[in-house]
Amino acid sequence: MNAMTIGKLAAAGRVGVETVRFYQRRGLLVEPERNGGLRRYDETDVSRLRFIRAAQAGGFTLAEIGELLALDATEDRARARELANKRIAEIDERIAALQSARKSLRRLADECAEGGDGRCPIIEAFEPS
Amino acid sequence: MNAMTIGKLAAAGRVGVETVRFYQRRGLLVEPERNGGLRRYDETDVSRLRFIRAAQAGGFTLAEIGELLALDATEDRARARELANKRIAEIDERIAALQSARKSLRRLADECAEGGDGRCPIIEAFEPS
DNA sequence: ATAGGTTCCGTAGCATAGTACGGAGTCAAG
DNA sequence: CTTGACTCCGTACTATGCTACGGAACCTAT
Repeated sequence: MNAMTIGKLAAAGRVGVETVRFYQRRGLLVEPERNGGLRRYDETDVSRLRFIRAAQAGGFTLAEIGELLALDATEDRARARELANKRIAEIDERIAALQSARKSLRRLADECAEGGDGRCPIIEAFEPS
Repeated sequence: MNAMTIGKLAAAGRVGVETVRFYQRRGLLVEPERNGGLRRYDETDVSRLRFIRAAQAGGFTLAEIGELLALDATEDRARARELANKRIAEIDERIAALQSARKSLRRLADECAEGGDGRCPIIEAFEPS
């Protein structure tokens, strides 16, 4: 069942083969034993790869993800909590910033409504209202 | 009133002088007339600079911001609306992704609660629940 | 009028996160 | 047992958004 080659692993994680190799170089994915030249991957590799992508979506950098993966093998619960809470705070900030920008864009789209004439006040739409 | 030098402009926009120069090279900020060697900036430059930072916070790339600034001078309302609506959709996606990651992190912090023993299931915390 | 802080300018370098290349080796199906 | 797809590896290149450098010119306060 150690059946996947790098191409299948990449497909399972919806990334390119080169990306997998890049993650290996970065130490985020372990290079497994090889079966006569080619490496074979299994489900745990898929999990790690998916984790990397999910964590990225949460705004973690690859360096932070590396720390999380290292942490996953240890018992340093305090550090894990710390990273999690810090990132939650950052995510909340980021969401707030996005919502503010969304409001500006909504304003822009409205003031620039269909049928109107003349220019849309793009710059003004982003000014602190 | 055309009183600011580049350093004041940068300070007013909370960016570095080099960043202002970079934006000028990118065509995002116009290089104003100069008063014997040094350029002088005014409030409209501050507005533009602040706009750039606000738009960046909303996820626009500098290239897109360049288009917005160009658009601000034209009357192409349709294009402006299109850009705004497209980015609103992208912002909504991004917010959803961040909220999903936030949930995973919340789960991680909880399962990794104070006082517990052993490792925290970091990778598992990000698996689609 | 001179010292110091700014500004000017081109060019170079950095961090992040990949993406591409090219030749050699390997594997799987027909 | 050959052919075509896939893998391996190192190295180089890309895009984005800055950030730094260094010498010359400039401006302002004393």
